[in-house]
Amino acid sequence: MASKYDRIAATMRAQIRGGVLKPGDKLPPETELVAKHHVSLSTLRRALEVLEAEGLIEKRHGTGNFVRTMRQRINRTNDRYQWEKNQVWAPEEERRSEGPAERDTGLPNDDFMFEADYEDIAADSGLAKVFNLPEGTRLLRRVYKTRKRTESAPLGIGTSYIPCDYISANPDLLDVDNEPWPGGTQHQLSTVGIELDHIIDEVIARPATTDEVEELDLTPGTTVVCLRKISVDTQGRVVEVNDVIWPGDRIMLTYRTKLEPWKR
Amino acid sequence: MASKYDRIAATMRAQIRGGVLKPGDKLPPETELVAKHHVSLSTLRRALEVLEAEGLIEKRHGTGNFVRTMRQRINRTNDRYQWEKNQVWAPEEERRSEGPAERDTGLPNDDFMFEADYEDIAADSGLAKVFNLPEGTRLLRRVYKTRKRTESAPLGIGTSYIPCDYISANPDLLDVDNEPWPGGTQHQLSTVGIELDHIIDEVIARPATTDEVEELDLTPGTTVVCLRKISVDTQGRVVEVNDVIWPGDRIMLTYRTKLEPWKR
DNA sequence: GAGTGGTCTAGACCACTGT
DNA sequence: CAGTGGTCTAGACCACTCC
Repeated sequence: MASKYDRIAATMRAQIRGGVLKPGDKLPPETELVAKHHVSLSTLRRALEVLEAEGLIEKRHGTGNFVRTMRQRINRTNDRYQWEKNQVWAPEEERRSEGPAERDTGLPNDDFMFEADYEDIAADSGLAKVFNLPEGTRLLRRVYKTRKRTESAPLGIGTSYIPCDYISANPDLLDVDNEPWPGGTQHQLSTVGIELDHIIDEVIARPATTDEVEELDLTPGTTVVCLRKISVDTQGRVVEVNDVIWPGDRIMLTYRTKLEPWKR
Repeated sequence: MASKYDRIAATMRAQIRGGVLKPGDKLPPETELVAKHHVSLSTLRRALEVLEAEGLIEKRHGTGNFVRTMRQRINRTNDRYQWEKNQVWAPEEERRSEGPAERDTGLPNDDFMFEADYEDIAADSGLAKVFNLPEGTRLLRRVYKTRKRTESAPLGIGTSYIPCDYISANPDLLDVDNEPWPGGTQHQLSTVGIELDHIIDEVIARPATTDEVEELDLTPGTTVVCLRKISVDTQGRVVEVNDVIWPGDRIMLTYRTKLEPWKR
């Protein structure tokens, strides 16, 4: 803990936190820092790796090392769930006015695009358990990618599962060409008579897999936030499971829990 | 991306995911892996760093490298908020039966200890804004550390802020010696006539700071989950702000959002 | 003390980014 | 092409763990 690279990292960390180095600033070339700190290149680079892992600097191959500017976090609120439910009986034009990107992520629609992909799959043991249905049950899987118009990599990847039996009464729901469906998933479910009673969100953070590093254009070793949204209808059935993944530094989740008044 | 260390990491990653190497297994010594893959020690160690960042292996100085066994995540549910509110008017003995560690984290009390520390501080600009009170307002700050009895490092660190003015009517609340207070924060607030209307949780994930690495005994570069719990009373005042920090791999947050029935 | 991982060096050569 | 970061090597020596 009193290693050379630790001391160098501490020095530079203090400079960044103290404002000597400001967000966006370019650090001196590594060769220069080597001379300044009287260490070998590898040792210096080790120090920079520490700072990178802490999210304080960003390395750009061929360009330089930079003090990181904090990226704006998208705020996703559970208020949307009730709002979306209310929208179900709103006129179609009103439903259309909401962008599609937010359908399952609950993100604001400004500047967002999304892509969808439908597939028919068999429930594995994990999904079967969540739905409380037999393994092998046919599920409609929809993969969404939300993307800011100004960015190349998607902001988030969502995967929605719905048991085919629950929605087969309306063949339109099985057809990807009907995307984007105005009004979101709750409206889609309403066309087959399904009303949601409550939604359960399970949130975890974990290191990104190599696939996710690829798809979301992350630095290896960074973490993602995973949300599993479980929709339960008024009959107590789990009617949809939606797994969403975001880069950990791009998202904030907000949950409002209303409390019942005291009964004394 | 086709570097030697990437290929080695990919090979070993496949072995772990494929079950050739099982959780808890000791990897061959680094010198042995060097011979097997015909690379230098530094290159091999680079590959291991990648796997460590992905959470797949764990390095133990002087002992060896091991396939990581997934630690059980603690599940924290927002159901607790209503439950805690109901407890306020329960008899004291019933309130006492709940352990103190869960008071603000919402964690189960089995095998948990906690430590508290009280201090009187002035609100900085950030806190002043959340409370909607002037900068410099006196706040009671309470720092909690929850710790599993079987572990040395704390599981989580909580910091609670309450404006002193709101609770000065009951001097007991300002006294650390009254900890643990049976029934949790909502009961404490009830002694000065404060009833909560709703609670807002803001959840983010970010790399641990050096302080947090120290306090929570983390590997540098890992991430923490930060929860800001904002309690709003029936008068619309923010009466408590509680920041809690957990190691990212130890926690799952669960939120139940109840939906109102359709009114057609 | 044997075994194992952690730090550090000096230097070669490759790869990316911009002018 | 100049500037800058990324990969890789061979080898010395230190630090931790456990018997």
